[in-house]
Amino acid sequence: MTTTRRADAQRNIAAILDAAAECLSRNPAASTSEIAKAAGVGRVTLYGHFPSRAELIDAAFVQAIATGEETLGQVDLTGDPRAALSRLIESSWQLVDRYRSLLLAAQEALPPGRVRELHADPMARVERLLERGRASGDFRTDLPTSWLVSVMHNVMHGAAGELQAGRITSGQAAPYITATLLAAYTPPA
Amino acid sequence: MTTTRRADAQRNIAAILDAAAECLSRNPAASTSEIAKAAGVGRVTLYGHFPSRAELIDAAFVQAIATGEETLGQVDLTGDPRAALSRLIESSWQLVDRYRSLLLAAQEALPPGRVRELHADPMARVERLLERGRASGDFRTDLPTSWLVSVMHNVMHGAAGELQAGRITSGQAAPYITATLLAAYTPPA
DNA sequence: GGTAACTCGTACACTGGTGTTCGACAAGAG
DNA sequence: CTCTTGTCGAACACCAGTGTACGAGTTACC
Repeated sequence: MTTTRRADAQRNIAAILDAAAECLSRNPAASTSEIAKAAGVGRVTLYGHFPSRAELIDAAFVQAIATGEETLGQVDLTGDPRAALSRLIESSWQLVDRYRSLLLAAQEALPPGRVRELHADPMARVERLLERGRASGDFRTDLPTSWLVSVMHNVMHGAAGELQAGRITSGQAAPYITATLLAAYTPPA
Repeated sequence: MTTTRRADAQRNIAAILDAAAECLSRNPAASTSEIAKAAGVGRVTLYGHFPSRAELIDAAFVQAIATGEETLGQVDLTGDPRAALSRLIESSWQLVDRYRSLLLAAQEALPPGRVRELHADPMARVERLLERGRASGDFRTDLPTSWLVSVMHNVMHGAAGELQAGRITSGQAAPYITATLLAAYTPPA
């Protein structure tokens, strides 16, 4: 269907998508002009490929999720659930930190629920691991899994904020998050 | 200094401040027209009292913090640190939930750091309690206090989001937050 | 080398907000 | 009762962003 696109057009689309991810990651309110300029392309060309700013952000976000999934898919989630969670956090953290403000941009430009819809895959991965740990008695079962997922999400984004504000270093983030979440998920005595 | 203000002017200022808090709590991007209308006042009158949208938000935020501090000041923080923390969470949660999107508005309208500056008092209260619990061995000391505060902040705001999205009920929020934070703050084995 | 696909810059219409100005009018203070 | 202070609506200038239209020029493809 889209194979009929000319080669330079495909290159431009890719450049625009990359520029969008980069610009929006620096400033969630980046304008289409900024993005076009960063992609080395005219603003009109951008609108030739993406009908609106919102659809551009959607596409950039979809791409970010897809590349993230590629990384996350290589994490070994077998064995001790607590160790597996540590590994998953380590990888997820990199992604959350990188795409933090792209997420912000998506949240205010896309219809409500759309962001969550696109997060379905990564969320399911976390849920599966948590469920397994709950079944084995490693993680608490007195709180719903969805809540535990949300806690993980918020702690990570909070860490990204602390890092950006210079109150923690990039080396501290992952250990702090891991220590916090492992404790939070431990079954109460 | 401002005692020279006429009575109706003072009433209008209060009405505008209240309307600002209410409108911005529904929609962080509320316009000055909306706020003026909600206050039953002309837009010009609003600008007569507040030189800019940003200063209005600042004033509304300051007021919110002040009334919040009044509530928080009545919480008993003595005795068992874990029980004290539970009480503090219960009260703080109400405030976070109510002023959630006013905070968002402030974050994007005020210069960076200003929000944190205004948060100094409530943050100091949490810090004191955490420090006391760390000294008594009730809370972990392998992570910086500032990080623990940030975790509390983020978990609460995350809960507000879950509540707004209808994924938890208002009755569940406080217990979930308490159970999560008490576990997260427990010293590791 | 011809053709269709693509790109470019400029210019334009539109939207929605901010902050100001004006002049007439109302209300509180003394 | 008077004078100052405050209020009102309407209008205006301004800005920044979005999305569209045009026409000339370029580039890949076969």
